[in-house]
Amino acid sequence: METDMSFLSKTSSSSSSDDDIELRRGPWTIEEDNLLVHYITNHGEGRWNMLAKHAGLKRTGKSCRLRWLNYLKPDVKRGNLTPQEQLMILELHSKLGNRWSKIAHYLPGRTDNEIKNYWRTRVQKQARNLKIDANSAAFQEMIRYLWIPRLLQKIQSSSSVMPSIQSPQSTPQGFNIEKNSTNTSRCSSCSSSHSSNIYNSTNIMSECPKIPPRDIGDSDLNSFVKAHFPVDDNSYDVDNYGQLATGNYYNDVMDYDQMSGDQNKLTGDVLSDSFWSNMDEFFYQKQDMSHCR
DNA sequence: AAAGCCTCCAACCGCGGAGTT
DNA sequence: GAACTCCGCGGTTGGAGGCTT
Repeated sequence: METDMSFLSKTSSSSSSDDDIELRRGPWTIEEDNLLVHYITNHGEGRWNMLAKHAGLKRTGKSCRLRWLNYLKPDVKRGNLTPQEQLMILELHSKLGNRWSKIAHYLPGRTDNEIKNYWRTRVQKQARNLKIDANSAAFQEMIRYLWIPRLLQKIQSSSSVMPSIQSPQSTPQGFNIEKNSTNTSRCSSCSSSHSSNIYNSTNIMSECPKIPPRDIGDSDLNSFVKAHFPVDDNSYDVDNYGQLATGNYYNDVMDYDQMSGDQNKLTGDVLSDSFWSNMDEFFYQKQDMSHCR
């Protein structure tokens, strides 16, 4: 993939005449990738500014580091985030905030950049759909009580063998679903212990009273929402949740996604795996269930 | 078919902390 | 301890490709 070379530039960090070379910016070429990989294979990573010079790359050290860590490093995982990984991100973000590198630490093969992008493009998108601040208590509650349980359901239904959520080197402090020595877990939703852990979270679905069951009806969901979404935040909009429970809200969201006019999509392929990757699925599933009543 | 719009993600930028001189 | 350099982090941007009209 050869790219436009027109955006050559100097960086302000160049200080000596020796460094006064044209530095490349923009997408990396295959040749540059090869140079970087070859150099790091032979000499190791680190000392990025020096590495950039010695490798013959007309790039800043920062650019080389980023390219290596986010793309070229052999253990970088490619492809969509699994539901397990998404679950980890949601849980960890609730505890760590926008500390992407810290979150990435618990997801081997995933980079801080990738996680940050996921959060901005998927999670914050849902906040926009719901017209609430992604940092608001209401949205945090939405994630905790609706999104995370749905991911757990997805994990449960997609595999009878609990998947490869990587155990971190050390459990992050305050992580919501903690494995302990007696093989029980403290659940973030109800603060009680269940006989499962983050690596086998399926039991949480049936044991946690705060997680709505998969086949919850509209009236039950309404009760659930009222019971578990405390009205203690100015940005919290009770009416929105009322709409959520009655189904009107799904229409709003679908309008946003420009799908409201195609009911076939709602009951058909829209329920495919790809849709389980974000909150949209929840709304589609609810819409689908409403047809069955 | 094409124009416009949207989404996603690779890459850049600025900043602050750590290390070195 | 001041000045400088390097490194890593989080925020932001720009462009490719897909989708819609």
